[in-house]
Amino acid sequence: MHQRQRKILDMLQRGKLLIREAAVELGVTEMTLRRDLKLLEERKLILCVKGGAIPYPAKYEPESAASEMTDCKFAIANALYQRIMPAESIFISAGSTSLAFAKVIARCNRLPLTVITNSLPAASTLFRSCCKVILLGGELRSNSLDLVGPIAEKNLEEYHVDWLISGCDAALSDYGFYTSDISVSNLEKKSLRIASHAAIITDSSKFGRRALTRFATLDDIDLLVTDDGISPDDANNLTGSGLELIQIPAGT
Amino acid sequence: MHQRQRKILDMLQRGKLLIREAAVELGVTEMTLRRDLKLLEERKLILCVKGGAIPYPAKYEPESAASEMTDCKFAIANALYQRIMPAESIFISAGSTSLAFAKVIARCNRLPLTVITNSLPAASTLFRSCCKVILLGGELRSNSLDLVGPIAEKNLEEYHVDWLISGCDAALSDYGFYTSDISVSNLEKKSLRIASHAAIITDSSKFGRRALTRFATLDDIDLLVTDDGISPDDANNLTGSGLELIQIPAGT
DNA sequence: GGGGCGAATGTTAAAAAATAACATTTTCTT
DNA sequence: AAGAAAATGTTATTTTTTAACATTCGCCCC
Repeated sequence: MHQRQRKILDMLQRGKLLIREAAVELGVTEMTLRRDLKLLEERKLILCVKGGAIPYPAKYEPESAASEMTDCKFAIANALYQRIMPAESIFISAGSTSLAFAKVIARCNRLPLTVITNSLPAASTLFRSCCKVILLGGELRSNSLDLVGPIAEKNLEEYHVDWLISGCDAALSDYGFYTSDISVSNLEKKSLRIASHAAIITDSSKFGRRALTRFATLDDIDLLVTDDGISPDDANNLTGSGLELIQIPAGT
Repeated sequence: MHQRQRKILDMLQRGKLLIREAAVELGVTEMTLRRDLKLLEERKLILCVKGGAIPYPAKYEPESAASEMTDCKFAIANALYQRIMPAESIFISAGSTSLAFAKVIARCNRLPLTVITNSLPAASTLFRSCCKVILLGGELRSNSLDLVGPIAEKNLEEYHVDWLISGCDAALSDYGFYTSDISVSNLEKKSLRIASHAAIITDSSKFGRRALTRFATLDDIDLLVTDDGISPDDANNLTGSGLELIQIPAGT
């Protein structure tokens, strides 16, 4: 890496950098500095703001998460939030749907819940809120930013929660809920055991599909929140097995 | 809050917003939108970048950290990095000095170390790097963004590291190293036990002072990296007790 | 109901910043 | 040392931002 670019990063460590000032300090043209900044931005080392640059904000969200935050997901998360308010402690699993739920909690920021999670995005969403946040330990997976593995599972045993909140990758209305990741599945299974109640929030597109492993049967789940895109048959199957079904009208 | 501003925040959930596009979508002038964005930026809800805005990047650093990232700290961290390269696994404790060290590791990004830490800032600095990151579990303290407490300490027992890297709040050259936080101290003591070697990095201003609790004696520490601002007496005391002392010239 | 006040929004012109295209210098290779 | 390639500088153009002022809208009070 270039000597000058290294210096730019150094200057940024202590805050923001103004192009006009930094150009003279570095003894180069603004144009040259801009070119450096552009390169550094492409490498996600800095973020260009108007007139200058700041250190790249450590995003605690997988690349995919932002694009998956549809209005529908928030509507579903909101509906669950209404139901779950009286809870004192909840476990929020990793995944974009449960992250939406964490964001709803943070935005409302009304009740001092205790939130246990293995998701860094969720923890970072909530750490400024009035909730107490407990993070499971373990190996940090860099693409999903969650903590899984034996340590995470073992830590889970230390806790009991009123609610487990989870998403899923696939669901069959007569069989249960799937995830495509075996480590996640193991953790989900364990978390079901420490929770008094379990809720799954998912959009209806997940129904009628399978994924790698089933982590919960219908009996395991107390509450399912989804949109109104599932078939009447599916809805019957679900309610028939005793779980409560909440369907959000798609237009909400 | 204004209806429109709320909508702006919603639009941002899914990524960035372009002023030109969003203005038509919201049915207002660019000027009006700009004024909204300015207000939202003042409230640290968004960050304006050229031509648009992004969600406010959640800072995974205590407020104080940025201002404490002096050149001196980086020089010290760099010196330690040179020494520690052959290590395979290291524990990085919480604190602004060890965060500087994490940043050095991330910036160089050369060796695939295994890094265990109880510091979210450190974890977030390193998760994109070639290092494997392991996070201790426990309660997340919202001001320092670190994990402490019995769970964190218990997790620590699962690991062994080649190096412990820590800062300190105060130091006496004939007695040892202090921190002003009892939870941190407990964790530090435990981490000393799982490490083959221990290094402390600190600027010289910490010398000659005490803080709440001593977490390490001179014997516990193998390597001390600091600047050249400590007295000859202090230097003698330190080297006399068998630890290796590295002093960085202040001008570096 | 209308006058008037203040907030919100819109309009326009000027300033600042970013971009693009091209010129010049430096660096490296052979 | 020549030539090519990379880096930097220069200039002109476009885009974005700001500032200043005009207009509209909503609201309160008489």
